[in-house]
Amino acid sequence: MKKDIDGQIPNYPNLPSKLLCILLNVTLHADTETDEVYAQMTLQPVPSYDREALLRSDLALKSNKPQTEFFCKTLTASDTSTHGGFSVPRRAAEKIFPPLDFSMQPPAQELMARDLHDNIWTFRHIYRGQPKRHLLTTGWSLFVSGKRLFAGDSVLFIRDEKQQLLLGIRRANRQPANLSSSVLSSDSMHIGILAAAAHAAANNSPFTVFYNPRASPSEFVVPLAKYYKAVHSNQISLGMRFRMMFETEESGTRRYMGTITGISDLDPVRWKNSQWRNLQVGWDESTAGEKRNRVSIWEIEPVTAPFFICPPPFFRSKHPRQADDDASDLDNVFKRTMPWIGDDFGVKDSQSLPGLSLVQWMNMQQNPSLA
Amino acid sequence: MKKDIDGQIPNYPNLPSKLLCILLNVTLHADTETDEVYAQMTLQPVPSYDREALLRSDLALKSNKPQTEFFCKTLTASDTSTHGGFSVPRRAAEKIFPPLDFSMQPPAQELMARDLHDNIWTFRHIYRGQPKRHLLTTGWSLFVSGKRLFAGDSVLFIRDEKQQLLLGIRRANRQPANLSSSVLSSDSMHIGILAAAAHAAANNSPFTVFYNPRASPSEFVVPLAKYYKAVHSNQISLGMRFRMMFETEESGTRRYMGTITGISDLDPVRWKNSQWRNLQVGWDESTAGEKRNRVSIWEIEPVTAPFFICPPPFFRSKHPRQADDDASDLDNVFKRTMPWIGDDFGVKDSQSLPGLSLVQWMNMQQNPSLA
DNA sequence: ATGTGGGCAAACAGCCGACAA
DNA sequence: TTGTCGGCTGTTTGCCCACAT
Repeated sequence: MKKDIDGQIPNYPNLPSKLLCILLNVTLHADTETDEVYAQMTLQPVPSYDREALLRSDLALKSNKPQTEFFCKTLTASDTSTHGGFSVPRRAAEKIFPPLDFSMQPPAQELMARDLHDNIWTFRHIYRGQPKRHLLTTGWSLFVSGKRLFAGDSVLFIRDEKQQLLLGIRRANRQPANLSSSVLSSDSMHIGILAAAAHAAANNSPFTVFYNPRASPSEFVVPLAKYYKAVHSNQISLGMRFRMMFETEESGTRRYMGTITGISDLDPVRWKNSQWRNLQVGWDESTAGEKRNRVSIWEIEPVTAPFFICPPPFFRSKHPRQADDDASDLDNVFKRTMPWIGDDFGVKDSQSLPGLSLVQWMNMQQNPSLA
Repeated sequence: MKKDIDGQIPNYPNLPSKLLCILLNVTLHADTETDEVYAQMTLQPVPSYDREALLRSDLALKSNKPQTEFFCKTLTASDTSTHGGFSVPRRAAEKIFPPLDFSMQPPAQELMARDLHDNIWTFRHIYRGQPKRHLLTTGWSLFVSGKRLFAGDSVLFIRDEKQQLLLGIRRANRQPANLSSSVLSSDSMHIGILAAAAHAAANNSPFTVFYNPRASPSEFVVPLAKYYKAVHSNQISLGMRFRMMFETEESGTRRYMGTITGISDLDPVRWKNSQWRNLQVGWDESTAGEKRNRVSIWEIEPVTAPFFICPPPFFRSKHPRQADDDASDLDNVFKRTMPWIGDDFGVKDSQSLPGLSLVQWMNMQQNPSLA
């Protein structure tokens, strides 16, 4: 949680800092007003004595790499002005848009692209001017005003495997603004998630969480395989060097390097020995001090060669692990249940669930079966 | 709560259906996007053994009748069209707006009105046309587009006691729309409010709720005096006739008549013997079946003459009250604490807190001391 | 390669009284 | 009394290119 209201958050002594769950259901949503994307997940806690349940859970993260191409452009003042249209970067237009018939004078076509709400936007795509350039004219201003875009916001054009155009937006990091929804107290909500999880864990009943990768300062739902891979292969020590993925403005990712400067509980009272953000870190590049100074072990990649696949057992027993009952418990359940799996869970793309990108997201919209 | 997720809502056996609290603080808010109004209240549970606490609570509802006049008009297609301005109803203009100088040809003036966010809107008010009528021209369309008003929405002009113009809006009952905020699960929120209240009650610590009169199907915060007056003066019986206030489209109130058709628990399992909406009712006018079929005792006014002031004690003991430990408990605490007060708590205006109207609300904005 | 600005025509905004419900 | 419309005018939108970076 972001803030701590002293004494106002109940303690749930029986709720561990990590709760092993099966993902019963996941529904993807996009806010109708802002196009902000988020997921709704129904989670079923797995009681420690129920080994069979884990078998029904699909541990291997499917590596559903989207077979799509996209481009993302940050809008200029001219792009968002009512005076003109949208200037398409040349290489982007050639990569994403259907080819123009250059025998026409000027070459032009009508583009249709679908957004997250299945609304179709049509644009006139024309290649003209001196020097020649790709432009979107008719229809563009409707899109800008309809989505309330401003200079600095970004637009994504995605061509999926069926050659259909998808269209997304990504707003600049402005002020949070709409965090003051009327009927909810964020305190109550935080307490409610804890209460719901504690109740669900005690009664073996499912509960529901909402998950917004961009809004959450830390991902609070972690794929078991990702967690497990990190715990088994990352040997944590003070001064250790690591890399960590961050999303870039252009909807890509890049890695930043850092050093572990401390290992300590984020909340020693309420969540003792929790692994959530228990690593204090420093960053090589100080980008205006934006990056968090605490991370969790499953968020980082060690820079020194990790134990890639199934390290010998005697290595594992030597791991200097903190006394964390949750981890040990998970560990044991895991090993007793599926000893044949070992430590390689087929995690091809550790980015594939948390930090779901818009591109992957829209691709899943197209192919719900992959979700 | 609106919906019941079977088995997913924890039971709080120690949380009574009614929780006696002192209102430590109340803050009034208006959503920056929609102008929707709501209150944020910090509530301090009063332990049953702490009689003194009740004394510090101000039981008497202050009858702060606003000394204001207002008018409310539902916007027509012409009002919201870009083609023209706003046609002010003649009597409204004469009642609310400053008088025009009729020696001018045509009579006109500049009006300035403040909205809930202290933004000032200016309009040209002109009296012209054949036949003559009051119109708002320059400035009006900015207001319409700024507030995103459509035909069917309403606008309120309020003249406060300092002769200043206040300006509010009231949207038509369209689809809920924005109920899908991203980071929250309404289930979690509901659970959270219960958990927060239970924890607060157990630890004598304050908790916070948000309160939106128009969004909540039933007001869940009731002034003690209002509750007490109802329990003491309304003799409930099957077939009893009553009246109940509803808000009208024009921001006024009107009473509908109905009959009590049953007395039963809304949730016999979770909240046995609760008085919340335990009265089943039928309505004389069937307005498209919009009105709720369950109400609480403090929402209604009996039609037969009630026991207005301090009925003789032997009458009270005969009240056919349901076995509700909460009520009896409150009752006893109350009588032990302030026997001299009797049953008349000086409640002049039973509408004054829940169902806070926009007019009263804006008036409180002007005079925070009254809050 | 692409952001911005001038020229220009078409569309829209917005003030007016006429008319009718 | 007041909702909608046609007439009229000033402003904005939006497509085109030139020019600069």
